[in-house]
Amino acid sequence: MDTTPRYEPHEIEQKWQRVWEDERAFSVPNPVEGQPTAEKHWYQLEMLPYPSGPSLHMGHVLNYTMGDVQTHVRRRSGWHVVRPMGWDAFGLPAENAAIKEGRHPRVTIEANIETMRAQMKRLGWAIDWEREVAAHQPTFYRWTQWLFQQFVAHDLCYRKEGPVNWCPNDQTVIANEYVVDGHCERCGAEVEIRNMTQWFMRTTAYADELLEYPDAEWPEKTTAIQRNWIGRSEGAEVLFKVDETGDDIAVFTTRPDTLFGATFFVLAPEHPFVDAHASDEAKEYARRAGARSVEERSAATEKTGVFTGLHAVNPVNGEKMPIWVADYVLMDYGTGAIMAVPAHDERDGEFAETFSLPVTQVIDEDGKLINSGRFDGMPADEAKTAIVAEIGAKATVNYRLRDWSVSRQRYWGCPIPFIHCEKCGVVPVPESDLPVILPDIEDYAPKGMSPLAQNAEFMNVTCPSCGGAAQRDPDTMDTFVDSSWYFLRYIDSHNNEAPFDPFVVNYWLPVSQYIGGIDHSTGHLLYSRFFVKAMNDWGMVGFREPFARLFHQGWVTLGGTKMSKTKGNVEGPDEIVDRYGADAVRLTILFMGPADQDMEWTPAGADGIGRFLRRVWRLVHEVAAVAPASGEAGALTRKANETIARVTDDVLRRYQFHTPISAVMELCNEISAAPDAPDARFATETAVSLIQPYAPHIAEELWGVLGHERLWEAPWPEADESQLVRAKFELVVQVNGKVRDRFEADASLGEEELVALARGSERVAAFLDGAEPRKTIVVPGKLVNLVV
RNA sequence: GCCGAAGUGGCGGAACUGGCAGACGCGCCGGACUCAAAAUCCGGUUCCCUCCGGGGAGUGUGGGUUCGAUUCCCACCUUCGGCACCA
Repeated sequence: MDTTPRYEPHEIEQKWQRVWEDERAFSVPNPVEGQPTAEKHWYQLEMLPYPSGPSLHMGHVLNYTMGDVQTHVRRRSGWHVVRPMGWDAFGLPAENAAIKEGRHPRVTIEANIETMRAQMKRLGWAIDWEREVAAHQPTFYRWTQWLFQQFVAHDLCYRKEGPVNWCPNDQTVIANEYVVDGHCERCGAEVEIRNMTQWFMRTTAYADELLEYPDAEWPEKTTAIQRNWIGRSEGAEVLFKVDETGDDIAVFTTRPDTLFGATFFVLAPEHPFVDAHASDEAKEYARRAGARSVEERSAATEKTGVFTGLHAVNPVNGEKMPIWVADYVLMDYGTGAIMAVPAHDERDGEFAETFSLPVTQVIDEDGKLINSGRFDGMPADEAKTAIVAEIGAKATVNYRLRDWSVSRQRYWGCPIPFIHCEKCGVVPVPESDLPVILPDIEDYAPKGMSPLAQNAEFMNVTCPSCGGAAQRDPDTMDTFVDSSWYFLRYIDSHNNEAPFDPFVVNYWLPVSQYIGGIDHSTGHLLYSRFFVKAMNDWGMVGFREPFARLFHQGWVTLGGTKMSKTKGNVEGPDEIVDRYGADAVRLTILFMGPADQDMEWTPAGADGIGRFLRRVWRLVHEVAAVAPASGEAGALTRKANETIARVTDDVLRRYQFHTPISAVMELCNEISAAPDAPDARFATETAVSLIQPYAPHIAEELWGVLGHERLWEAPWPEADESQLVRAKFELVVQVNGKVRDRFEADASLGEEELVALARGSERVAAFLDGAEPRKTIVVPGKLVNLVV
């Protein structure tokens, strides 16, 4: 009679989760200065979730389960692993969700955090909950404010009036990084340009360094996106004298070699020279162009423009060129003025055609200069430097990157710790008065200006400098300020004296592996690098890159589109946890395919995984009952060792999470065929041990069935190299590169013996048809190829 | 236009360093157990041909290198992602 108990995932899962919690199994102490520290340490980090919705979705499950597998394998392999969790609780998504619900953002967010934390615990992730942080807690944002003041003190954050992106729907300024095709990345509304005084982080101060990744192993894709975004281009700044006024106008060009081909000159509509000197008609055009939205302007296909009535003198040949004003020239790139070379620039060419302006070719098919006077015949590359030198222009570099605007005219964010005094100007809130608490106000709805501005109790203060009446800054910070340093706070989240102790941060960081979506490439991932570089310059941290290794999980899609709260196509883990258990959910999501590729979510995969788990359950009970305690090594021993090598390599070196599951399935299949073999018990123990990072609950339970305990802290198995060596192997024999036979051969045989063996095969002989091979190739341990 | 990634059975995918293409799983087909079903177990499952021994083709397309190419090189097609009147 079968005495195997039924596999009851929920009972087992609750049981072990309680044990781990009671034992604080995944709480990790920080090193103490002066005491010896672990040699191998690992900071496993996944991007922290927005608690803007009431539930995790399968994308989260993928992300955090991957981190969990990595965490377990590293821990059991002797690494000192820290793996914290927290909440990106401030910001627009959270506030909008609260407004929709009609509850105060803090109430909504804290309820969501409760729910999500419970879901995370139910999935059994090995998280050090004692380090938990949330961006909206004063204990956290006190230090966000403190850091903000440091950036200002180091001139890396400043106030400036200028054009900013205004989202009319969210009623706040948004950063360049979150404007997509002229629309708000969050809500899709068309973005307007407004002139406002705002705080900016000086990300451009690090533009050059942000292009390099000397200590970071990042996907090529991501570094390419960031480089693209930073948009460095080398060129020269050339001065053109205006014939009628004598003023100099600077132009940025990457092609000084084409200077002789410049036949006209164009100013952006916003260029100050237009308003100062251009014809009335040109001024009128500039006014109209400036009123058009970003989207209209970039979507325009036909070139428009107006002649200003003025001329610029080409410094290279003294020729006078008409100066036009046209909206295809942008004020915020380069100098807002260009020399137009219609023969060698597509846009200038179109403009010249539209307005019948002259075109002069100056580079021939061979890349040599023509129509360029004394430079004729010179290769274009050489001519670039030669012409720059000749006219005394200066070589410059331009970037597409703009400073990061961080003021938000919304309620639910970190208050900006500055005071505006009529006498003293902008004064920092004294450190002893931090944090500036975000008050619980009633009317927090967006209104086109900061809701805090109407709260007299919050706004009216005395100036810390002169003691006179003054006003707080009514804006809050972009939530990406919070997430630019949260990974540092995790390390020392209870510190009341400082944002963190540099000793512990320098021990754990840079982050060993960071897992998160590629959608943050030009935002969060860039801002965090900027923060760390700045903090390194101030001596706060001992490293210049926050994330040593980066991994992007693919999107989990539903109906072909990425699961997201805004799109409403979200499926959470609860239902399948109810049905199959947490272990099954964890295995299902990782078994779906390579974790860095998009995957369409279907719960159907859980059926197969459920089957696998029940099979393992029965198999372990059977082996525990029938297999001898130990015995001679045989085929199962070799298979088990091969599986150890494969799983370990996949997880630790290749960061590939789906193939280890296949490998353990294969091992189990082989054990099933001989559950009473002398080495079946060893192979079964290996299988249970190897699947533990994926399915920690069932593995723990079965480890007990096999007579052991505490698998979560058992050493990770190591492959016995001697068991990987095979005495015999399957020799593949090819004739002219095609497989014609395969049979067992002794691994000790030399090349000549293998060839003799191959030629001895009847089937091979038939294909040789009596001919003598003119070439033989032997790959030891694998194959013989006979070429006739 | 520039930059990046990817194309393998009905499906998800495997093949890591140039060496047996399709592991593992889903689905499907057949069988066992059952009054029946579920569950479970066993077998089959790239395509074409076959005298059932086997033979041929095959990893987006066309070339190339090589004894040998999913893997390397060239050209192209398709899909996805990023940037874009950026001078």
